[in-house]
Amino acid sequence: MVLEQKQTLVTRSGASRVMAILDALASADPAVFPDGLSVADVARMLGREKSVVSRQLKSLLETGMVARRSSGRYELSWRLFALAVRAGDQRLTKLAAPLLLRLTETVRERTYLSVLSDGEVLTVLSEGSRRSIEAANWVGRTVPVHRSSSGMALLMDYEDKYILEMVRRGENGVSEREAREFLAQVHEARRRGYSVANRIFDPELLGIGAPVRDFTGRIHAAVNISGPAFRIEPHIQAFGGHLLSAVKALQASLCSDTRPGADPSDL
Amino acid sequence: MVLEQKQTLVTRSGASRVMAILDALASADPAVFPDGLSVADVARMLGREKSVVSRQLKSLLETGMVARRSSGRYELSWRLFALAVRAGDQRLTKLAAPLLLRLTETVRERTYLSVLSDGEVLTVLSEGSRRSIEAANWVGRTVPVHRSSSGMALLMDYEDKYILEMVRRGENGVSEREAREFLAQVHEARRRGYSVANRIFDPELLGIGAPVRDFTGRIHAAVNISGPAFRIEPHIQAFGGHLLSAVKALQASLCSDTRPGADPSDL
DNA sequence: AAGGGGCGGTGCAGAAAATGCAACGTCGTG
DNA sequence: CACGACGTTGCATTTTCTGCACCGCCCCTT
Repeated sequence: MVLEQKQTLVTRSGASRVMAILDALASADPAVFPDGLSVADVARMLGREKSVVSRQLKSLLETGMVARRSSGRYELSWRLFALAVRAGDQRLTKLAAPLLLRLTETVRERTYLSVLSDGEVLTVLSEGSRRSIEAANWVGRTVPVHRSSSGMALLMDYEDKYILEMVRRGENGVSEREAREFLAQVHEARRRGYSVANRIFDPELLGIGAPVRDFTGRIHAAVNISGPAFRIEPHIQAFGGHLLSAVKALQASLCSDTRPGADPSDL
Repeated sequence: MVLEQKQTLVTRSGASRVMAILDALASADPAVFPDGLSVADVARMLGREKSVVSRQLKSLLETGMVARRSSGRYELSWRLFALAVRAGDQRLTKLAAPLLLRLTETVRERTYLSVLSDGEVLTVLSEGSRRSIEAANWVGRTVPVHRSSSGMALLMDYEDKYILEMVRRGENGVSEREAREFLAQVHEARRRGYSVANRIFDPELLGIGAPVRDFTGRIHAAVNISGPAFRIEPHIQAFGGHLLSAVKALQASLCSDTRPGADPSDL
């Protein structure tokens, strides 16, 4: 797909030479090259001398950016993966903060970013609505999974059996009816894309949550809106929409290109 | 063979220069550098000329690997994350995730998937037990080979000589006694099929690990269970059994899934 | 306002890479 | 066994990078 005129711009800087090779390794369809790329493969893709590619790959190998399979072919190494994971955690809260702020401005209710921790929902970030009546700031606190919209969002990808077990285990006072109700809510959330906890945590509170996926596609966190039920109830759909676009923006800024079919030649 | 030894701290090849900068950006403590790193920060970390770092960062900026915040400071950018999605063995992580989940469900301790990377054990995936006391999530981090059950599992197929060499190279503080003890543990692991690291990484931790082999029989990764020694110790055999069947299932799915390019379009 | 210090960035000559060609050993395959 | 493809290396040339000095900028202090 991308094999065309690379040599025009590619030879500028050292970093972009490195990137060209990494890009080639990354963009190789694993179905076509299930075992990595050979020196010659990369050389053909980039239209360069195989000797050059050989030496560059050797260099990249020493730095740990690429790995060599037993077949002698090259692939992107785990080290790159580790790099991204480490940096990804930092990025989440950093990038989420302004988005929470914007979301709060839109819906005028308190918004939260939370993660799953020890089987409970841990709030890591929150932005207040500056209205006199609003949900409380729960940063640093945990909430049982089954009592919040974030919990529903965080569990969206798990299997039903697992969700039920998790809910039951979370707190000893969970009735079977409650658990099944929660599960039904999760199912609805999957359909809609966002979860709704209407007077579940508190008879006066209504929460709307959506999952945030990291670059691996796993649900890493959840964003939710929470506030007085009487005020939010009429706007559930609208708020859900806002929430979804906020999360989408967050994911985009976390990693703008995770679609495997996407052509990374947008530079 | 590499004829020359690394004589200086300063890096030799262009690729490792790039990697050094990315490493610096990734490993910066977000508490200390909440807004990315400045040119001078990176230059100090790497002990290099700021002019060099400035030019390299500019180059990396053009490739999209790093981004510049409004403050002028640098941070890792989407390009790296886009690369990281394709790094490592995507098939492995994807297929392992549900299996880790199931295993965790069974043993109620944190489970890990790790690979050998640069002579260290890199945790690639982890699933928490949702108990209040459990081992920590180490995804993206590395652990010395000789201090974990995964390390034992990953090295199971190597020859003794090589294992010892690897252990000694891993960390300079490895005593001869420790190394031989590790080797003995690996031998036991071969016999049993799974490895046990009882209070080795940490005086309170116990890990049980098993190797994951691809269809050629080569060890590609390791799955391990880790948690408080007092809780796991009575169930080592049972957990080992569960671990082995989980790994067996994972290996089966690795072989049967013929669609390596299956796309993670779940974003 | 002036000075000091840290910052990011640039010009330049010398130093140190990468480059491309040719050649070599090594695999499989026909 | 010859053939072609592959990965790798030696070498002269070219290109790039390096380190130093220096500049303009901003912020803080005096």
